[in-house]
Amino acid sequence: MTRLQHILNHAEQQCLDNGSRLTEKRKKVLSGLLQSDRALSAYELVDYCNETYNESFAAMSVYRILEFLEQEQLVHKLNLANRYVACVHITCDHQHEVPQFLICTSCQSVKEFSISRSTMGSIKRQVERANYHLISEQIELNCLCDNCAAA
Amino acid sequence: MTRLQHILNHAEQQCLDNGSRLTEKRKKVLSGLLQSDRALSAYELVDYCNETYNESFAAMSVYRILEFLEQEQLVHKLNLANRYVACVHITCDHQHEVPQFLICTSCQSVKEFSISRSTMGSIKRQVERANYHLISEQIELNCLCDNCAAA
DNA sequence: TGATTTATGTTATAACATAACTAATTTATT
DNA sequence: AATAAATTAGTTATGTTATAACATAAATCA
Repeated sequence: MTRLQHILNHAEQQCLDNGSRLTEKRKKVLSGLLQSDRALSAYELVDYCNETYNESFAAMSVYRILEFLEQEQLVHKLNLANRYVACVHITCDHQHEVPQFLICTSCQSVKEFSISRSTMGSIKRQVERANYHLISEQIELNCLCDNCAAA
Repeated sequence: MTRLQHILNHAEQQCLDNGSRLTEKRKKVLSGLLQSDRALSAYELVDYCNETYNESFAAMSVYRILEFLEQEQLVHKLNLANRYVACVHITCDHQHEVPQFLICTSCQSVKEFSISRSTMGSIKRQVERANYHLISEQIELNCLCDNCAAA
């Protein structure tokens, strides 16, 4: 069984456990993200699906599917880039932490990483001190990757 | 002299010092942001200018003007919200630090604040450890303000 | 003054996103 | 199995954000 098949099966089971369904269309969109090394826009996924599966995906459907996949924590949306990525912890069974993202503004590569608990705690405290309350620990940072920085 | 006039004069002088010009149009866009208690989109600024000054601002012009104001560090762009705000340090003469923003996702209010140097340093180190390099320390955090959290 | 740079106008279009309604499919119930 | 209910997907229209490309006007400088 391919790595991709393994992940899809895992994701499907997880959806079933949550009382939801990973339909064929949803699998195809998720596959697109899983096979990409960079974040994709909804419209890039439309094109990917249409070309790869020789089907006609409506943009609207892809938006809905991405919304579903996000709810299931199978993908993440990067607001900074208006793009989506598959969650790197997609096959972990434990509840994973809120991810942070490093986005290379030159080559668009995206790395999912984690700010340490203690740093995240400091941020939270400083936010509270300003009388605001974090509603998401997802943080997206504008970066250059090693390669692009070298060039 | 009103507070607004004072800020505009200061900003104008600062532009002159930098060899650039704060034209009438640019002043009007900046005024819009200065007089707003929340972040505005480019198109909201178009409407604001057209209504307030009974002129016809093209969206394209406003985008260009916002780009200019950003270069002069008179305003900041919030990528997370696709909105713009006037810099709260606009009349400070010292070089101010890169700002971070708390964005209330309920009432859209925006607070410019600063993550402590040490916390920012931690973040930077963790990013470097992932072989990425921060190109901007501007961080935007999804929050609820005290008021909205209470409601 | 004439040349050059800078700023603005104008039009077109790309890119991202949501609303509202319809049709098809799947699931549950009898 | 037949039907009702719920879910998923299709479709069209439209809203929102942003940029490209080229023309014109205004300010600055030589």
